[in-house]
Amino acid sequence: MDNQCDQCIIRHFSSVTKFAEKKLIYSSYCEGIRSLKRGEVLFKEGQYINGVFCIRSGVCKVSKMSVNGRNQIIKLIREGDLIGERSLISEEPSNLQATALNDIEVCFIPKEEIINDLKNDHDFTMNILKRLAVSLKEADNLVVDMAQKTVKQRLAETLLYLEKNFGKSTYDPLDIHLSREDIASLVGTATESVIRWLSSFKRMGIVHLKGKEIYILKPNVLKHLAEGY
Amino acid sequence: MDNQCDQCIIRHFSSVTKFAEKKLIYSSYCEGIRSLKRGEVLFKEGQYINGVFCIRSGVCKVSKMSVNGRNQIIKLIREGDLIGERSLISEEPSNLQATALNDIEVCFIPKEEIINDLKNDHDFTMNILKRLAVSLKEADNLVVDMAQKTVKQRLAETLLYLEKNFGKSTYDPLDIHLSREDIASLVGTATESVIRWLSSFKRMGIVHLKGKEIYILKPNVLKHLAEGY
DNA sequence: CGATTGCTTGACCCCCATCAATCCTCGTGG
DNA sequence: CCACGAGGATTGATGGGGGTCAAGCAATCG
Repeated sequence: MDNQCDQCIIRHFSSVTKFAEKKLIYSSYCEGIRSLKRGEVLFKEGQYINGVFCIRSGVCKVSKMSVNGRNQIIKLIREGDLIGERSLISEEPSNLQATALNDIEVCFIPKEEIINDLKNDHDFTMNILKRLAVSLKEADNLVVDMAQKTVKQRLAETLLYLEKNFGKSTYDPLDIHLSREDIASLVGTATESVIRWLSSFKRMGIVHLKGKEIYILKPNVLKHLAEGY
Repeated sequence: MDNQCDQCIIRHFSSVTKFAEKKLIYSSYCEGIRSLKRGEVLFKEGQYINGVFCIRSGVCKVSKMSVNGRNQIIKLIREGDLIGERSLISEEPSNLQATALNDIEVCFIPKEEIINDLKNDHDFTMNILKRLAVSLKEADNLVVDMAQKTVKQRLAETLLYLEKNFGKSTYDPLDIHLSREDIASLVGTATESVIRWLSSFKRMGIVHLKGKEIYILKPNVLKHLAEGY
């Protein structure tokens, strides 16, 4: 088990580097690997996780239910990303749900280990601190976008985001299998609206649609749309 | 100057306790006090702050411009709250603007002091960590609300939030002088919409309006509205 | 090859942003 | 003390964005 874990993460990560190298790859640390298939739930809102998950492969959506019963995807996470630190730090049950978008593999790192390292390993603590700071900035940006931008703008932005982070290359389709409903949950709108704007974008020659696949043909025009034109 | 600073914070704070007691009240730390009048800007988006501000008295709005030119208030902060930690930690210019709502007084704590303490004082670091974790949770909640709730729901929620955090007592008017426009920026809508819903709430006997003053008469009904009825 | 699930399109209507006009309030100066 | 001006609050009218319901279509799977 630890053998597998040794390889965990090691490769991907950009930001994770120090953390991953120093911690995840040695250790007692990782308590085995869990595999989930598309659609399976890693953990739910309100659940105590008692640890942190680290995505080894695949992509996860992190979402939250609103009172009206609709799901809002807060962010997507992938190989090398952590999930669960926030709740662990403020010692609360999770405020979010994590669901596999692909088949994924995750490591679990039990709470005690993390707590222990927060106490003793300053670099580790600073790394976590920086992660939270970045997440917070992103969340603030999202708040503004949700409150102020139109669905058209947000969809354009979302497509660019997806292409940048999950596209294979500029003129290739998006790499993760997102349903229209998932995209709607990212944008914060109804699936029909997503579909309508997508076909509008298609008519304008900005994207090409082939089944679920979305090919972005003119990212610069999308960027323009995202800014409100 | 330091004498004044010694009293800084000490009294209010709930969450701040440890941090405030241990740090702010001794020190070299606080580099003097700055006073701002209503409407004055503490710092702007994109500005390097090189430190952290601690609100000594008064209330500040923390906002961000969207591409369409409208302002979105992300949160309100008050005596005992810190602002600027996030940017400092990720070593970026501020992503937010802070503006005085009342006349306020703030302490400034220079970057080097903070960095130094992040290195050497574990309790301090953990305190900051927890603050960020809480802020992140709140921001996530806000994202969902903005994306999914109607203006009516969000206004109801905002009023409850204001009453809870800034009202003197249950049947008193809100304690801070917020313009309709400020409320609109909190809710993420146009000022006219705020006004219309407020007078609707008034017609329903939920609030009482007297000039700018807003008296909340039926918080429980508001709660109900916030959940979508 | 049914059946279930997801995608697409049309129709409808309400919420809300926007523009414009008026009213209110408060501070300032005559 | 009053008049006046400016900024904020309010109300009305209007149009478009986008949520919702419903029906038809494509695709996927046991």
